[in-house]
Amino acid sequence: MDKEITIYDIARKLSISPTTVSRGLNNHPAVNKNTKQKIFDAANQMGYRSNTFASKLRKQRTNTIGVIVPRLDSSFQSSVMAGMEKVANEAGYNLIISQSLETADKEVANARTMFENRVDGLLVSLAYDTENIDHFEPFFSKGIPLLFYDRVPENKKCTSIVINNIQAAHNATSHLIEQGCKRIVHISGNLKINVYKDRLKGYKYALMDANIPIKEDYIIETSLSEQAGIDAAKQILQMNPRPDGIFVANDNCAVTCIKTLKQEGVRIPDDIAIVGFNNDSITRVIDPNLTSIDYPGYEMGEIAVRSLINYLDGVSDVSITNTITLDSELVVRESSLRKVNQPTVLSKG
Amino acid sequence: MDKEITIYDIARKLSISPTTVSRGLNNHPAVNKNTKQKIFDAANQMGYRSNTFASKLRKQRTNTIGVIVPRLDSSFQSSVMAGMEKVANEAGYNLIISQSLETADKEVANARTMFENRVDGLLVSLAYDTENIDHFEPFFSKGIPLLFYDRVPENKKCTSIVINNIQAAHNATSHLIEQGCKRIVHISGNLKINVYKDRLKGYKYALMDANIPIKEDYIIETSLSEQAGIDAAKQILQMNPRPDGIFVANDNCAVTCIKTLKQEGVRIPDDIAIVGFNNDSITRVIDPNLTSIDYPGYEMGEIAVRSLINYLDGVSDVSITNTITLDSELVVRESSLRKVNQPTVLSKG
DNA sequence: TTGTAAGCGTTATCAC
DNA sequence: GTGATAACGCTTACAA
Repeated sequence: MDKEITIYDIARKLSISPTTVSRGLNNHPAVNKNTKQKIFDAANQMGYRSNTFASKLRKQRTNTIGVIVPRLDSSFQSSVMAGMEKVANEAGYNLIISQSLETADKEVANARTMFENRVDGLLVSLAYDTENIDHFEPFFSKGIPLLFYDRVPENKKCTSIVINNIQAAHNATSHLIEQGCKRIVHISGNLKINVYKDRLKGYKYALMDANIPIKEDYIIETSLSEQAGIDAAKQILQMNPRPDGIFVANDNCAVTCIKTLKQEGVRIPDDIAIVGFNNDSITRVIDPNLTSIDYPGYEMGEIAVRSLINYLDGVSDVSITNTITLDSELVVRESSLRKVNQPTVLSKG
Repeated sequence: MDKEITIYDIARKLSISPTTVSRGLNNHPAVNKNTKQKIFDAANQMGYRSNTFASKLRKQRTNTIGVIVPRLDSSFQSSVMAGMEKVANEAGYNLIISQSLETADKEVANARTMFENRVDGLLVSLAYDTENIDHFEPFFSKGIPLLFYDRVPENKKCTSIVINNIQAAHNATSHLIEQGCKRIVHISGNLKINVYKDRLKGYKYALMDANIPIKEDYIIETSLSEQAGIDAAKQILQMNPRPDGIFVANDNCAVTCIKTLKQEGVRIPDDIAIVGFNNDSITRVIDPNLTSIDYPGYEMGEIAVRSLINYLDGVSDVSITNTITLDSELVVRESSLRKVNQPTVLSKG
């Protein structure tokens, strides 16, 4: 392992000062063009690489953004990460990524690591069982910008980026109502998490707006796993009278639900119409194709990093204090589109 | 923004030397228990956090592992990342992740950043259009361990972790042959990439072993995109005589291929049997469920990081010089399983 | 346009 | 057990 080349070595070789070398390498305007060229040439030839730690130590800025994510192996989260990485990289930032694996314990440890690593800013999507955000206190008190996305805390003081889950769920449910559904079940996720809580709200509001009474039996709280979709489907098949519409809080779960219903001879959408959430690629694989809410993950990642960097650069000091809400969109496919629209229902509206 | 607390502040407060504070915080055995306790208490109370940059600058070890990945938003790659993060985190390493977006240019830039950030080791899965690995030269010459996974260079000198693509493709193709297929098409990816090149080899070897002549027309090189599956299906429908088996180098593409064939009235697996590759979750969504090769992404990530850390810790200096090959497995589902096995074929064997 | 010198916060070395 | 001192390699006043 040969010795690392430093700016001192370059300086010695060119008989100039380390200061000038440093300035040259950083493209400081006040350095003579020739000198600069010589410096770059020498650096390349000698195999120099900047020591970012010395630089970060001196500059007190790390150009690093931390990300704490529930799971990396999720189709939604990996789109978000892709968007984040792209913007960060373009702006010269590194991303340190860690996953909480949906547990608060690991999230606490991750937050600590991020803090020790002096990230310039932190992006967080909360774990399944995170009940409070005390572990981010050091960031608040040190003034390190902290931005939550998707799974955000209830606390309104936090900057966050979300989609309007209430509105999206309202649209999804209203769509089912327009298709003539009267008995609509909602398969929800953990209701302690903001996104699922809000989707439930949107579902309820839509029913209220259509003067359809809310039945607590029609609200099934699940883990949204593949198995949960199967279980929920079985539960629905037992109901009497049988529901004629289902709004599921995620696509994966909706898919196994559909498969189970089909196996039992239920015709979709004619007997039961179904809407999912996320617009994952599986919506176009399942037969019938699944109506879903398009949820802009990649864009959310881009915006999260861009907001953070703008704040760090002092470009914007406003946006960081607010909640950014992204648009989402109902994408109608066969799973909810009945061939024959009920004119009676439509004329009622 | 209050001033950062350093070990000097703690030392001053406790009237001891910074050296002792440093030792205490690092749990050095030669420090008095009482002193240690006092140091920890003071550190907590004063809100001290270690400056990792100063430490890294001094120690010349970063506890950081770099990862360069073609795309973060891929189901396979995100499982790999998840496995990597888990092991790295447990061992006290940070992960710096960047994506090449399948271009060699970005990969070169990423490699440079990783080098400047003095990662202790680097994990790489090559971009689509990477033709050589000169940009990793600095790692070789500095003795920084470099480990390729999945998309590895042809150069045999590189340490790499792969699955046995030849064997896996051989199994897939042989399975189709056992199911009675005589005219088997292979939908391949970019043949410059090792994984696709090897899968093609496995396909050819299996045909050879069964004394089935290889037809170049039956080898379709594509981008493996969803559209590619549609296009390939159309091309196959034009062939005369019509093929009766398809081995596709990835599941996404296989799925759109199946959908297109079904639309044209082809019965699967009776008219055409199909096998994919990756065992993505969509294999269980498409109807009929897709036979595929189970490709252990999560495990690959775990092993990659574990090997690297073992090497860094001096535990193993052997494994890093070799190629690690993981097992993969053919998972048979309806898309290739013909209800009635052809006894004639079986008795021939 | 270039140089001098101080300091960022740790830790390794040597001494006691 | 503890302490003094000198690096680690870079940037930035300040000076020239």
